[in-house]
Amino acid sequence: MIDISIDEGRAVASGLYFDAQLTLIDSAQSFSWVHEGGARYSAVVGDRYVELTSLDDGFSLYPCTPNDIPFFMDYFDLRRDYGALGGACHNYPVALAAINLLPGLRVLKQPVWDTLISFIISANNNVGRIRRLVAAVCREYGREITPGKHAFPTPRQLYDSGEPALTRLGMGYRANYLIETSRAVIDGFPLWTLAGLPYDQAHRELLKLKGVGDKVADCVQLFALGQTRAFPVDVWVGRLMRGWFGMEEYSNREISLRAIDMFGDEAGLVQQFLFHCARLGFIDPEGNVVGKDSAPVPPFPTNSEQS
DNA sequence: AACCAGGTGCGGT
DNA sequence: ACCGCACATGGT
Repeated sequence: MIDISIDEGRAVASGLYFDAQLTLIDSAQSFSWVHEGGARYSAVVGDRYVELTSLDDGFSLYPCTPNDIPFFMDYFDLRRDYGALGGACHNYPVALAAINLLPGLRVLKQPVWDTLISFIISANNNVGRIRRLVAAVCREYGREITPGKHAFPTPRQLYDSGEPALTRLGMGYRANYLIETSRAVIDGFPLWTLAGLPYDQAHRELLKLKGVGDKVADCVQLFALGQTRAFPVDVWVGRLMRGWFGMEEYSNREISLRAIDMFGDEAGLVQQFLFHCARLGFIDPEGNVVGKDSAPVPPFPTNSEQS
């Protein structure tokens, strides 16, 4: 059972598996966390700067007042029993194996605007550069929360930065998408009411935004709206679903919808485990479980993507 | 120097 | 509705 206590402005969550490196850095669901070294991580989440320290049976947060607890319960998805996730896919041994291979991986529930912008930037881009671009746009246009630590720019702040400035930051052709999407939100796009819509409706609404296709929409739905059916299909997930589940002939969108039928209301959570097992090489392209020990060295930076 | 990165917009069928 | 291609940027 998860327990949370507070002592001198520090909250300690205990009684759970939490792999901070995997969840906050390697999993590429958030691009805001910084590995400060050792067991320490930091981020600005919404308008709160927070430092997280990984512990044997959970983590601690500083600063954190009693009032902050419900917020972080939601953010770290602490109300959910990840031990029950396997039940949703008992018909699929590979999926079950993936879940069991990555204890401590959780799916964060992040601020929706920040997530939308982050994943527009993520399109056809790599994780290291996504991180740098997110950091840059926060540093240049977001409010400074504590010295050197900036919040995400608001829609207005991002819009006012101007497309040429975003291009100079290195956004490439996405600079235009960011401006267009900021404009739409300023003009009343109902981003903060989407969480109350059914999955399909929210998906259709998100597709209206510039720079948002099926994959980015699903990421926003899964990582921010709490719509855990959403099953984002990128190149990794497309490849693994085709190879592990015989979906060679399926389009990405078909895979996404079929996955909801297979894994149910928490399909998106299952997706995270499949995604990382594929990336880490714990399961090979044909769907054979290799395991952590004899897995090849991953072809991407896991511990220190920086510079 | 091609090719890749948690894809999308666009114009053609 | 589906399909192919171009698209900035920086790293191998």
